[in-house]
Amino acid sequence: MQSSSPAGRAGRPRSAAADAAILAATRAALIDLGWSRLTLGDVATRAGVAKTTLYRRWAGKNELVVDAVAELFDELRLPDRGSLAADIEGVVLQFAGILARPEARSGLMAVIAESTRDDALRERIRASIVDRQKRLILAGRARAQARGELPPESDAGEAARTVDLIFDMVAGAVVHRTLVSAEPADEEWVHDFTRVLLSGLAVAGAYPPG
Amino acid sequence: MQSSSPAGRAGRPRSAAADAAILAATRAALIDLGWSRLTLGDVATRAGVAKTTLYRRWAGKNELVVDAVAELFDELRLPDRGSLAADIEGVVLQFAGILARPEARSGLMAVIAESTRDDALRERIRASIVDRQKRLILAGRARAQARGELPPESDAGEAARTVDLIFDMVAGAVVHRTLVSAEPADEEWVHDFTRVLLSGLAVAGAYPPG
DNA sequence: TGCTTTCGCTACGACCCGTAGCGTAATACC
DNA sequence: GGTATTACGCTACGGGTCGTAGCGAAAGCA
Repeated sequence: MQSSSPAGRAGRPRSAAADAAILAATRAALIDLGWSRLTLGDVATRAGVAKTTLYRRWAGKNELVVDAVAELFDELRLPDRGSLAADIEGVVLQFAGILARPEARSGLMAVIAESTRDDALRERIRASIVDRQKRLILAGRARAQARGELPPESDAGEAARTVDLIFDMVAGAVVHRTLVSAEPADEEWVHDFTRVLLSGLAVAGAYPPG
Repeated sequence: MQSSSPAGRAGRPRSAAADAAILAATRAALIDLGWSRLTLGDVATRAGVAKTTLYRRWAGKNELVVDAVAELFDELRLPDRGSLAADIEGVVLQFAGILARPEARSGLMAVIAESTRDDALRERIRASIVDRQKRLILAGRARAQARGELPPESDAGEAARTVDLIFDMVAGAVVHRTLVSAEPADEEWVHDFTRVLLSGLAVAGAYPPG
């Protein structure tokens, strides 16, 4: 969002309502049409806005969809459920809930695909979507260390690497389950996933769930 | 690939060389242009083939790219490295090697994004790409059970669910690391990942790597 | 009340899409 | 070897989307 004009700026300010309408229209178009059939002209019509207005605020389809999808992740929270396992399950279920929505499914993967050839777009995704998720991992880890469920970090670099690894494992598994396998990441799946993540594969296979 | 004409068919058969040229041209176009700027007319020109020929064999951009990318996964093998951990590391490194190639990066994610709104496309991806990967998980699991590294499966349904879970965790983590975090899934990362997958997070955090 | 910027609207050339039509080339069947 | 049948290359076309330019009107700031 490059939002409203700077404070000390003369002239007619940009309509904040238009921003909201455009982003909402973009999500609606993603639901109805998906990524490939979504056109900026159609989004403008849905938002009740001229196409030129849309182009004044966003460079193109990629940037617009990133911002529209990013808002979906605003609701992510880290509730304190008492244990690391329960915390993980709670966050993963929230994440899965967002990815279950069609506007997130078709939009997110498409912009990630585009970002493989556009560094600026990747940075935009990182700042507005990925970092927001990673903060939850960091907070959850700190809380688990305070509880004594995880050992305190000895080396800082080592700790950062581990956080990145866990993040890729958690987010990657949910995304793959939802979009590639096209199966719901429901409570049962999340439970099994958390068990493997915390206890490991060999142990998890030996102990029946529950 | 809907490839060459059925055996007892009259008339001029379809050129197998054209199939190969078109798929190779598609990968080249993915490297040069990425998904969104790739056009079928350009692919036809690169392949030295008329645009109409291309349309006679593939329904559209999605199907063509799926087939072009699928060939990249032909090289996946499950070498016997002596232990479950080593086997996992070997396969994951191969998978990461494929995803490091630009034609896989930009193509695979894009068609997955499109498949969220196209069941036939998702089935095509499953049959030609995903199942090929999943077989390696199944083979590796069987081998580990024969070695005694994993407990034999008691319940069949339970076992199938676990395989699906592991598959999503492995493939998802590598894809997320490579495409979203945009960091290489190198030997060090794969080693850490395998350790967490097998031993779990709590244990892995307690033991320094090596 | 001016000044400045945004807004809606229209129009435009450029590009790509997917298909039709045609004459030609290559094979299977008889 | 002749013939039917299919694939191929080529050209051309209407239709849609792109991203931009130009205009007058609207909406805030000084």
